[in-house]
Amino acid sequence: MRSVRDALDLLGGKWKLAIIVSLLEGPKRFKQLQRDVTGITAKMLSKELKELEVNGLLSRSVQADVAPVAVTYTLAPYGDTLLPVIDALHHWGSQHRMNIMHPQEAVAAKTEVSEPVAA
Amino acid sequence: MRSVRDALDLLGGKWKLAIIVSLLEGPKRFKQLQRDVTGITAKMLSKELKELEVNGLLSRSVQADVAPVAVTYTLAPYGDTLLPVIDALHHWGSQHRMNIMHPQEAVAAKTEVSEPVAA
DNA sequence: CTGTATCCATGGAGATACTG
DNA sequence: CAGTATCTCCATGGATACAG
Repeated sequence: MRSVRDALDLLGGKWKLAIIVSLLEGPKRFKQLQRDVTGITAKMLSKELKELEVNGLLSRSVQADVAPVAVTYTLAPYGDTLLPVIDALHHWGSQHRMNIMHPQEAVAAKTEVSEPVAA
Repeated sequence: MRSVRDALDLLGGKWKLAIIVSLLEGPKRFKQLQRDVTGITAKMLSKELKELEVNGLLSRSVQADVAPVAVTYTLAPYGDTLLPVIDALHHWGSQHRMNIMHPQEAVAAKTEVSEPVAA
């Protein structure tokens, strides 16, 4: 259970997963991420990136020798290990949506339906 | 990404997973759950249980014909479908802990270490 | 561009007391 | 036992302005 909480604390926020998923496409810069992750503010993005960096999921590299300084965020190779987690969440999430919206279709095979659905 | 968020919204709270994990052992009553899930207050437990019920993950049954009414919470069969998710989180969570505490051991196989660890 | 600092609204969540 | 109601504190997070 403790491991589960660790993972959840790290990924459970509102933005972390979105950022990671975005970075799965490749390295991005700050502004680019802010465009990708719809709705996030600079403050939040900055904070989240810091946390992800501390946790070793991504690395931050500064290129100071260009006009307006350029900062690039790259998902650590280790960040890829999150794929199974993301996949599990994705899989279950879509299943769940079906269960809530169309319970009889979704679980028809495994539960006893008192009356078959007419339509 | 939307499915991922759905799953996260449902499981991301502070207590939901703990409650579910506890209920994996079998049906429990309110007080029993409150003892199991360390630190949770009655208010939170009540709220979380309600949400989980709405989402169809557990069912609530009242036995009114006993002295102090007895309420039992049972994980829906569908709740078992969360096992892969829990497992993925657990697996990654424990891996992550290692990566943070002992980076060289954990990723030694897949990253180029500039200098082999002496010890 | 890449952030940080400040202000502020909202809601999450604990403590406590109370009800059926 | 199984909750609900109320009060309150505090963290999260948005908006905005500012800085390197």
